[in-house]
Amino acid sequence: MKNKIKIHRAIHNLTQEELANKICVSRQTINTMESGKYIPSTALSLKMAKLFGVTVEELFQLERGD
Amino acid sequence: MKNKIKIHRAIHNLTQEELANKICVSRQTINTMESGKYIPSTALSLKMAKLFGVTVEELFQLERGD
DNA sequence: ACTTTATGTAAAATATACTTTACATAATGA
DNA sequence: TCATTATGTAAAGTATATTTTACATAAAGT
Repeated sequence: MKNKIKIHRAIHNLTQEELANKICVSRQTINTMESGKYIPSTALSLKMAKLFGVTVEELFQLERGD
Repeated sequence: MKNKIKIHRAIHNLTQEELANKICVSRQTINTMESGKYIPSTALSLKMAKLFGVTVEELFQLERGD
């Protein structure tokens, strides 16, 4: 799974902590998600996509292997 | 989280087991997901949405509270 | 009546998401 | 130079997703 969280966070000019607060998770969840260390729940990806005004598909992309 | 898995599964005329095989999870994962007992990973929802030819947003909807 | 197919459900085990706490670093401004 | 802000990272703990196995039921066909 690749993701564009960092990009959309930059577009919206949010720190990791601000984004974390907006979707009610810890900063580390954002940090580790951003660096692709785990795959978030559908609830989280829906919340982020909604916040950024994009689809989940725009924010997260499957790679061969997952 | 509400979902429309059962509906799209019906549209594509797949049993729970067939769907499970197609996205490489157990039948119980489909069954419990369908009945809303837990929120799947983003990888799973992306795979299902792709298979059904819809967006994750069409397949899963946030409710107040999650 | 019997078998098969699809589904619901449940309990125990395992894998993984997510939290909390903490420390390190680089950049910025007082 | 000191304090602050944003980020990276890591370890331990908790919550939850997912698997495996198993049993029950209803529907459909023989």
